[in-house]
Amino acid sequence: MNAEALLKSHGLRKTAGRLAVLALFAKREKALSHSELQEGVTENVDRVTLYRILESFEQNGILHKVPDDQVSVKYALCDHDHEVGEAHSDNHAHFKCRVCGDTICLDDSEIPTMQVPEGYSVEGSLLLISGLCSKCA
Amino acid sequence: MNAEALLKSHGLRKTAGRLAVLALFAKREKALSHSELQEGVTENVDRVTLYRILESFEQNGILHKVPDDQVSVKYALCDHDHEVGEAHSDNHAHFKCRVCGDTICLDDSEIPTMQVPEGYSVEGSLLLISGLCSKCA
DNA sequence: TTTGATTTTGCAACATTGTTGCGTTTTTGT
DNA sequence: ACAAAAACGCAACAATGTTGCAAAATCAAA
Repeated sequence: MNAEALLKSHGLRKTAGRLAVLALFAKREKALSHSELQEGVTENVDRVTLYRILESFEQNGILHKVPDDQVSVKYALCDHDHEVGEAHSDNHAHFKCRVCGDTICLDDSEIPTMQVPEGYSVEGSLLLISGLCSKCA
Repeated sequence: MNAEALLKSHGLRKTAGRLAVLALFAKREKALSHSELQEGVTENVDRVTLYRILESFEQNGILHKVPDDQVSVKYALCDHDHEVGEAHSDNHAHFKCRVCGDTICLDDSEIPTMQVPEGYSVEGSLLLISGLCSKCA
């Protein structure tokens, strides 16, 4: 589906900014950050407008958010059953409650190995489950 | 291990700020954000100092980062094999290369179901694999 | 216990990212 | 071409994160 038809099918008006964003995604086959889009887009799109374009695309299922590891993080105490100096693994999942926002470690849960494309190698992984905790259920 | 011994065992000096941070983690059994720590800590700790305390704790394996879903995100085109209006699922993992920073969708990979504590319910999940892509290997 | 090297802190200044309100412009269907 | 609705651009602001540097606190050794 071309860009114009895509917009029309979602009842979104055809504007220079939106077309430029879609064109950039068509050219680069990967996830792009807001700043990458801001720089890469040919049109001069206002920063706020770009946020709103992305928002509208996301609401219409044209784009989806991809988590980044440079995240606005929380911190948790490491499990200190091991000796000092021993290799420390944080290869476990975390759970965040949608309502209260509390985040806990699922210490017993090894993150399962995932299949990656040929030539790729895995160094770490990050798994966040979201839902309701027992307090907020 | 108590807070003082913990600091000593990592060659970190005992300061009011560090003890206050450890005390807060001991009290609240969950992951805490920078702002939650800033507010919760009894001592008056400078904002920048708190960043540095967390940094030193992380480097020494005392704390680990926990991803948050309110992340500084990237965007990727949704897979549009489905019809418009059809339910759209983004329940797949993503891969981010440590070197070039490129992030791609692992479209074929369903995120496996994880065990959560009694009384908890799962609504969504987010899995980011990091490593080297074929270009940077 | 005083001293001196080193670590840690606090402050100021700045960069980036994301949000809101509002008046203006553009798009679209009629 | 017109009017309603949608989208835009700008200004202002808030939150988050970073850097440099001088002052203060810590720790170990004399």
